Amino acid sequence: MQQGCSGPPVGALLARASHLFNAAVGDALALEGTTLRGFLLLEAASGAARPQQVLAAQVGLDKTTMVAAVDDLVARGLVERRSDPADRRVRLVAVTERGERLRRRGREVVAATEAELLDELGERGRDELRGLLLRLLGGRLGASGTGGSCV
Amino acid sequence: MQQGCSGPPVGALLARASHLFNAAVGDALALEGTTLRGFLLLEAASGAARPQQVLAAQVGLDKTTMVAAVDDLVARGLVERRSDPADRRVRLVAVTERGERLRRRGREVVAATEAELLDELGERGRDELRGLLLRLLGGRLGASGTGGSCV
DNA sequence: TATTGTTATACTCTATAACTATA
DNA sequence: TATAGTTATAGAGTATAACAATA
Repeated sequence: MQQGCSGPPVGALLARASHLFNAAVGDALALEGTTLRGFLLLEAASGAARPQQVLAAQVGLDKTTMVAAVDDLVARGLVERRSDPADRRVRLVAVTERGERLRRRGREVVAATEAELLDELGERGRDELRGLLLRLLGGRLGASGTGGSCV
Repeated sequence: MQQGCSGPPVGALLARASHLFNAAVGDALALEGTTLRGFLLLEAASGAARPQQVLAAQVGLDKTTMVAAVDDLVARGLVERRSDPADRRVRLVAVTERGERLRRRGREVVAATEAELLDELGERGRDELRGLLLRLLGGRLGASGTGGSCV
């Protein structure tokens, strides 16, 4: 457990790297006319239509914050609200055809941007980094956010 | 440059890991009566006394935001403002004895917290992760933030 | 009574513009 | 004229509380 003086704290490096990726991906998505949050919402809502609160929990937002976020996507024609026949309190959020197209383009853009940033590491370094981060996060994955499929 | 479907995007993993570290370190520092920002400010101001704006640039804050931040540290007796005899517009920020003690304790707390989080990776994994992140950040290190010394 | 979505509201954080005192 | 620090102010972003419709 003894820790020598081995450079800057890992937390600082992680914060920088995370910021670097967020900024690059955000810029790339902006060119497609959306934001990182918008894209993540489309990802979360894709597949089966979901109640807003479920969506909020998936992305880690408050339900009140989610209202405006979904409003925005609706205004852009990327998702639509449907009443749930089984429970009329619920408003199911469904991705439209146009939203689906944007989501697919977003995936490509995110992948390309990340590939570029990770280029320096080479294929092996890339896999190592991914593996180390996954080990670091351990069981904490899948609780919320972009779990599951391949973005 | 071809990218297969190799799991969740690295950006998401980095964001999670960064958040994990920030939260853990923040909690640990809270027990010592300070915050991550407060600690980073003490780190940045330690050594020679510095003008507020230099400090602001180091930490990546606006000069107006820095005023309140330094006010807070002054109120807690952790730093003090001194007039610069060479230029009376400048207010040099100097870490007090008490601030220096807190800074040293903070370093220990941060190191211990990180060591615990990184424990799963083993010594080799820890060094690999640090190396990969440093390569990833490339020349971007040292521009601002916790550059230089060992925390 | 509890829950989904909604609104209104307050709070935090940060940045912009304008002011002072020095240079 | 320009700069360091300060203040006042406005803008995001977020969360808390209260309300309507429904269960």
